[in-house]
Amino acid sequence: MHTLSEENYLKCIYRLQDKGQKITPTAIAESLGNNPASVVDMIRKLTDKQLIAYDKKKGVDLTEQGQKHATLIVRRHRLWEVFLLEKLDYHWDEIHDIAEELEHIKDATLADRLDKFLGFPEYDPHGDPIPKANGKMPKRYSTTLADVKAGAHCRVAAVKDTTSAFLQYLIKLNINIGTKIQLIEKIPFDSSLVISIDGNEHKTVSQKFGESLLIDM
Amino acid sequence: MHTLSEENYLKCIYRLQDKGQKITPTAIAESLGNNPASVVDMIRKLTDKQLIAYDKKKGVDLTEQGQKHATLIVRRHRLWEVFLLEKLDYHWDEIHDIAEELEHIKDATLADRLDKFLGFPEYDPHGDPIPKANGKMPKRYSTTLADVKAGAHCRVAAVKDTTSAFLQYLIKLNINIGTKIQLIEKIPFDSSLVISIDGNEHKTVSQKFGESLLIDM
DNA sequence: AAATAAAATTAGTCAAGCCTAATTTTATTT
DNA sequence: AAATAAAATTAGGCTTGACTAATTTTATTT
Repeated sequence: MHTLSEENYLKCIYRLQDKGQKITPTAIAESLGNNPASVVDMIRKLTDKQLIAYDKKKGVDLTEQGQKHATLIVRRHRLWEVFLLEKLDYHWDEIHDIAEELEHIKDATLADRLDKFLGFPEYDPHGDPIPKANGKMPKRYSTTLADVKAGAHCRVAAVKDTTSAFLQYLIKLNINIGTKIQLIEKIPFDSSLVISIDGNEHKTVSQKFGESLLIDM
Repeated sequence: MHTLSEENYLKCIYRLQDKGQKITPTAIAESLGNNPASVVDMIRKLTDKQLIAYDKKKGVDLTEQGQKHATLIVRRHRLWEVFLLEKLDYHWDEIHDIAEELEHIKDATLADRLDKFLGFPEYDPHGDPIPKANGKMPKRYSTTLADVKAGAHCRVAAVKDTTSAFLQYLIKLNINIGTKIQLIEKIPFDSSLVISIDGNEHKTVSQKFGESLLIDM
C-alpha cells in the first residue's frame, strides 16, 4: 500500500492536472508547501512505483494506475466532506482539513459503504463532483463568475477555492451552493465585479473572488 | 499534538492497566510487537512529555494527562466502531482494524459530534463501555456465561474476546449483544456448556467460549 | 552467595520524508 | 549569442521511530 505522503503527492498532482499546465517539480512544491528538492525525491519514488511518469519536457503525468488511485482518494475526500457536513453538522469551512485525514483510511469497502449510507451524492459540499466507485466523474462546472457578461443571472454551482478564508467570506456574504447571483457590472480598471446576491443590494467583489466561484446559468 | 505512534503506545499502556500487573517495557513490546529497545526510547519520550511516569520498581504508569488522553483515544475507537457497525453495516469482526485508524483523526469536536449523531451510545459493538466526553466510564460487565448456574437465563452484554475467530463463531451461532441464552447444563468432565440460544435447540460450547461471553441476568 | 537467566538499557544503524546549500540544466533577456 | 535568471537536481543532513547487537542491571536458581 501507499504511504500518507505518497497519497498526498498523487492527490496534489491530480489537482494540478485541472490547470492544464505542465506539472513541474516547482509547481508541486509550491502546492504542497514543500521544498523542490523533496519533490524530486518523491517523483523518483512514485516513478519507480509506476504511479507517475516524469519527462523533463512534458512534466509529471499520472499513469493509468496513478490516476485511478488519485481519483479514489478524491472520492473518499469528497464523500467524507458530505458526511461531516450533513451528518455531523460541521460548517462548510471546517470540513476540508478533517476530510484530508479521513481520506487516507484504508479499507477496501469503506468508501462504497459510506457512499451508500449518504445516498450516493453527486457533488460534495463545495460543489465538486464525487468520482464514482469505477472512477467515472460527473461533469464539473467550468464557468466562473468572472467569465459571464454584465447583466447575466447565474447560480453558484461550486467553489474553486476551498480555503477557509474564502469560505468564511462566502458565509459572511451569505453565499451558498445554489445561491442566485446577478453580475451587475465589471469595473474595467481592475476587473472588480459588482454583484447582487439573491436580488439584494449591490456589492463589489474582486476579480480573484469572481474566478473562485463556479457557476451555472 | 501527539503522533500516531505515541497514541498507540498510550492506548497500549491503557489496555495493559486492566491486567493489574506491573507494566514493563517487555510487556509493552510484546503487546505492540515492537522491540524492547524501541519501547525504552518511547518511554523516554512519553516521560518527557509528561504523559507517563516510569519507575523501575513500579513500571510504567499513565499520568493524569496521559490517562485522559488514552481514554479519549479509546472513546474515539469505540464510537467509530458503533458507526461502522450501525451505519455502514460492517460486521462485528471487521470493524476493529478500521476503527484503529479512525481513532487517530484529530479534531477537537469530532468525537462529540459523532457521539451525538449515534445517539450517545453507552457500549460499543463488543459491549465495551464508551468513555464519556469528560473521561467517565460506564460500568463494565464482569459475569461470564461460564459463571452462571445451570438453568439460569441471561442476556449477552459484551464479548471479552474480540478476535475475528471468536466473533465469526458468534455470527455462526447467531449470537449478538442482547441475545438471550439459557444455560442448560455444565458438563462436569471438561466444563463444556450446553446452552439454548433464543430458546432454540441445545448446543454445546466450550468453557473457553463461556468465559469469553460477558452477560447480564 | 554465586551462577545463571531474564529484562532493561545503551550504542549504533536504517528508511522515510523532509530540509539547506551548492551545482547543473534550461529558459529568458539583452 | 552571451548574460542572466529561474528551475531542476545532487549532495549531505536532520528527525522520527523502528531495528540489532552489546552491555548492564535485576531477578531467579542452585
